[in-house]
Amino acid sequence: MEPDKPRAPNIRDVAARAGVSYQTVSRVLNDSTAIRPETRQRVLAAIEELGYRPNEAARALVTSRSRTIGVISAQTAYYGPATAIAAIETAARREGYRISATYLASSDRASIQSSLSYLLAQGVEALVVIASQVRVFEALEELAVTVPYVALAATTGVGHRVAFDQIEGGRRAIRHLAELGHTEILHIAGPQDWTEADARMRGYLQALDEADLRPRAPVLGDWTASFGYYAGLELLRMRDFTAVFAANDQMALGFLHACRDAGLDVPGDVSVVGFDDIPEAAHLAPPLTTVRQDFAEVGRRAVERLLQELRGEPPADDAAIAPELVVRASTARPH
Amino acid sequence: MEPDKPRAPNIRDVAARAGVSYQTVSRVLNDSTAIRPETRQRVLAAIEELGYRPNEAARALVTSRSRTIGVISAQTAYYGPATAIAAIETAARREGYRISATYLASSDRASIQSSLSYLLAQGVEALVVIASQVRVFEALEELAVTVPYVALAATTGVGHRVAFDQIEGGRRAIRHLAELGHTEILHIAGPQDWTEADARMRGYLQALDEADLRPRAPVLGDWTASFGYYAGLELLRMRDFTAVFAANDQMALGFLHACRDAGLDVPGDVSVVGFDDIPEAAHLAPPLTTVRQDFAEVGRRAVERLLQELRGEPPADDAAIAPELVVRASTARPH
DNA sequence: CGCGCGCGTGTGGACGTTCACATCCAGCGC
DNA sequence: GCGCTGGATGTGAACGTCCACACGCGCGCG
Repeated sequence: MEPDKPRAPNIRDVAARAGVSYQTVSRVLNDSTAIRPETRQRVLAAIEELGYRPNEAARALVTSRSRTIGVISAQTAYYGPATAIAAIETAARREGYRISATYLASSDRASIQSSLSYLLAQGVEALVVIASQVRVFEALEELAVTVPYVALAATTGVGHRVAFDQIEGGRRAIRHLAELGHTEILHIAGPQDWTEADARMRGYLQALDEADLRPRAPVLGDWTASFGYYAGLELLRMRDFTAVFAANDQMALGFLHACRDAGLDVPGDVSVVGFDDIPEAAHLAPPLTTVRQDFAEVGRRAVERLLQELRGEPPADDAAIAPELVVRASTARPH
Repeated sequence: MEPDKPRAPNIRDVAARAGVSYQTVSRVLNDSTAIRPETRQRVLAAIEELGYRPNEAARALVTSRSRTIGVISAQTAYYGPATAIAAIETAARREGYRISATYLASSDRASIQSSLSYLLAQGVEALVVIASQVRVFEALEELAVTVPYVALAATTGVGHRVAFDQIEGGRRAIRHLAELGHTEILHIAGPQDWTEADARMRGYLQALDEADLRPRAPVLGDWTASFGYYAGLELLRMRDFTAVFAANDQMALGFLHACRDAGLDVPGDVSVVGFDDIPEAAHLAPPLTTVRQDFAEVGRRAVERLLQELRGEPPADDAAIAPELVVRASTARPH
C-alpha cells in the first residue's frame, strides 16, 4: 500500500510544483488572461509530470455549469436513436460538453418523470429528446423545465424542434407510389403517441389527398419487424391494396416476410416502401425502397442549436432537413 | 425578470424552511442515522415545496465519488452495443449510478486515448468497454487505469471480463452445420482486432477440428451487411462450400442477398448461420439460423459486477453466459 | 439518585475549483 | 522623479454538500 494518500493531484499541487499560485494554474487551464509564456510552460510541465486532471465536479460546482447535455431516448435499440446519440455525444464532446443519456424503461408517466428528474438533478444545461413521444413533451411542460431543449422530432415549426421533415418524407413515399400508378395504398403506422409516427401518417394522408386517392384506415403498429409480419399475414388475406407504406424499415421488413409466406411477389404483386433507410435495407429481399433519414446529421444539428442557445446566440436557420427517397427494388407498377 | 436570484434552492434553504439544521436535511437525503419521523416529514415537505434537488456536483466533490460509470463503445449503431448500453444505463441508474458513454470515432490510438482521458477527467469510478478492440485494452494498460473495468467481451477467464462465451457460440454454430452433414464450411469473420471476432473464429476452428473437418481460410469482414453481400458475390463464383458461418447477422444478411443474386436457394443450395440474433433475423429471407446473445443480460451483469467490486465485495460467480443456437430456416442438410 | 449511554440534532471544516478583487512591478509621459 | 497605467500574478471567498465531532436530553440501571 502507498502511504495511504492516493488523493489525486489538485490545482495546488500543480502550483506548488511549478512555483506559482493556484490561480495561475487555473488561468493556464482556462487560458484566460495573458500569462507569461515561460510561466505557462512551467505550469504545463508540472501538470504533465503529476498527471493532473481537472476535477470536473469542482468546476461544475463553482461555475454552476455542468457542461452536460441530457438525452432522453426510448428504450429501443433501433438504428436511428442509437446513431443519433452517438453523433450527439461526438459533437458535444468536441465542444467540451458531455452527455448524459437515459433510456425510458416504458412510456408511462412515472418512467418519464424519473428520467427527467434524474437528468435535472445532474444539472443538465440542455436536453435532447429522442423518444419523441407526446407524453415526454407533456412532462417537460408540466415540470416547467427551464433549460433549453430540442426534439429530434417530426414536424417543423413548433418551437424547440430540430426538424427532420417527416411529413414531407411520408409524402414523397406516397407520391412515388402514386406516380407508379398505385391507387390503393395502405399505411402501417407507428405508435400514435410518437410524433414521428403521427407525422409520417400525416404525410401519407396529405399525399393521398393531393393525388385524389382514397385514404385507408392505417394499421397502428409498434415499430417492430414482428408486428409487420403478423399484420401483413392478416392484411394479405384481403389483398385489397397494391402497395404498402410502412412507417419504418423494420415493419416493412416484417411485411416482406409475410408476403413471402403468402406466396406473393414484391414488387410484382405488392409494392412496399419503408422509412429510415437502415443499413440493412439495401440487402433485404427485395432491396427496400425507403425514405432516408440522416440521423447523425440531425443529432449534430441538435447539439449545434442547443449550444447556440446556451451562448445566447440567435438560433440559426431552422430549416428542416429534406428527406430523400431511395428507390430500390421493392416498388414497381401495379399490374 | 425575477429579482435576479434564480439560484436553485440548496440544502440550507430547505433547512430554514423546515426549521432544522442543514445537517438534518442531509441526513434525510441520505437516510442515514435515525431521524424522528416527524422531523423527516417536515423536511420532505420542505423539499417538495421548494422543488429542491440535490446538487450532484457538490456531492461528487465532497465525497470524491462521482457515482459515474464510464462506457467506451465503438461508433457503431449496431443492435448489440446499443442494447447493452441501454441495459447498463438502466441497471446503473437503479443503483444510483449514472453512466457516461463515449463513442469511438475511429479505432486509432488518438481516439481511444481521447475517450479514455475524457472519462477519467470526469472521475468515473468504473469502466465498461463495449468496443472490445484489442487496442482499447492496450490503452487501458498503458494509462495504468486504476478504476475497475470490465469488458463485454469474448472469452471467459481472462480477468476483467463479463463473458459471453463467444467461442462456445461459434462452436455451436459449426456443430449444428456439421450435424446436418456439411463438410465444407466457410467463415466470414469480423475484424480481427475485435476480441469478439477472434473468439468466434476460434470457435469455428475448434469445432471443425473436433469434427475432423478441414478448416478453410476465413474471409475477414467488417461487420457490415454490404461486406457480406460483396464477399458473397465473390465467394459464390467458386461455390466450393455448402455452408457459411458469418460472424454477425448483418454479414449473414448481406450474404443471403448475394445468394439471391446468384440464383441460389438458401438453405437448398447453401446453409447460412449468423451470430447475435438481431430482432430482424427472424424475418429475413429465409429466417436466419443464428446464435443468440443476450446483450441486455450481459450489460446488467457488467454493472452488477462492477458495483460489487466498488463495494469491495468478492466478485460473484463469473460464469460465462451460455450462447443459444436458434435454428430457423436458413440451414438444412446439403444435397 | 447520579451516571452513562444513545438517540436526535447542530456546528465547523473540508472537497477543488473559479471569481472578484488586491497587489506588485516595470515602463512611460509630463 | 513621480504618479499613473496596465500586464502578470497572488489572496480571500464562495459554490453545495458530507464527514467528524460536539452537544443536549431523557431514560435505565446500579
